[in-house]
Amino acid sequence: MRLSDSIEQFIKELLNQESTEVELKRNELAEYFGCAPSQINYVLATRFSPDHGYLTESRRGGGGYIRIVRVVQSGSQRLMYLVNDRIGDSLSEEECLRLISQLKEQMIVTADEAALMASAVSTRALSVPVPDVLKDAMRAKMMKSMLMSIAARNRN
Amino acid sequence: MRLSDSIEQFIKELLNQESTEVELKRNELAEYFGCAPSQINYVLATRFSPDHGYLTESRRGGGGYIRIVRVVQSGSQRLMYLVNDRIGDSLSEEECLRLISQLKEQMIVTADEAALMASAVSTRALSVPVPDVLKDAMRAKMMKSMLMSIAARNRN
DNA sequence: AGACGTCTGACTTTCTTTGACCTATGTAGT
DNA sequence: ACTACATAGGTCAAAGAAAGTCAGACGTCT
Repeated sequence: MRLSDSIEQFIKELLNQESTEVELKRNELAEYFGCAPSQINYVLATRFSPDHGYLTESRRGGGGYIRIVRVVQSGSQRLMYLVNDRIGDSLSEEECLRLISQLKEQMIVTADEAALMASAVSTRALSVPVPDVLKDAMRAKMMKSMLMSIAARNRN
Repeated sequence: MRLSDSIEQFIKELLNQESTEVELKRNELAEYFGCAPSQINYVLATRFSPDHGYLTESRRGGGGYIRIVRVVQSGSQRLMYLVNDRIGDSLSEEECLRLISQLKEQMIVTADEAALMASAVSTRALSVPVPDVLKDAMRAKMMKSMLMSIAARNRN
């Protein structure tokens, strides 16, 4: 078995015991597995990315840590569908707004959240000298990112 | 737990008991925590700055002291300050995250809103081939746009 | 052999903690 | 008033503690 797979499994077991969230020390974990600390980052990047349904945050310096949160769980199916299939690589402001208002109607997001998302992808918020093509690409990524965060909120 | 965190917590407990204001002796506090006196200044600078919603004043010499005051400010006042004065034309991801977590701590935004905003300005959400300078400019605009949307909701 | 996935190590960045030195204020002696 | 000393907080640079990044070595399939 590969090292990465062992580490992945180890973390997933922690997540099953503990709850949907686990906090660990990168150096300790690396020591435990007898590998370079950066190996941990590799595992996080390849197996615990948002695309895989996880969010991670960390802090450097004395007393630093890495926290991993599992997002995917029944209940946020619709959102995950949007993130994985419906939204592609590009979304215009109009498409964003349409999507957002649909989500609001289906009561998947609150009115406040809808307004917040709309303001983030608004023309006003993105009025910076960048080609429209890139702005729309950004909108798609922002929408995915925000929906992931809402899916995380919906967990249990 | 980090020393800084302990000291921060200690002061916040004092602030909760006493009132909105607390006065303490730097050397005594340092002695109590068994650390260098300048550590106290570090905690003040990183956790009790005006951005965090606190003001500090002090006096040297015999009978010197440090006074910490929690600024009471309505949510929308704070949001408007951020939009009009604090946030300029450019904001890095780190600065965004710092501001967002401060707003969360001050209970001006909910944890969900904070997560949503953080995901919108994340590197992940903006990972398109655009110079960092422009991304940071966009972050500033997005933050203002989102904060105004929250201010509109609050109405107080 | 080539392509893709794994792993490491050197270097970087961020956050914390300490210590040496500096400045301001009060008090006592002249 | 002036000087001197004690008291107390301020500043800053350097060391320490952790995590992040990335290029390149290494493996494992096809």
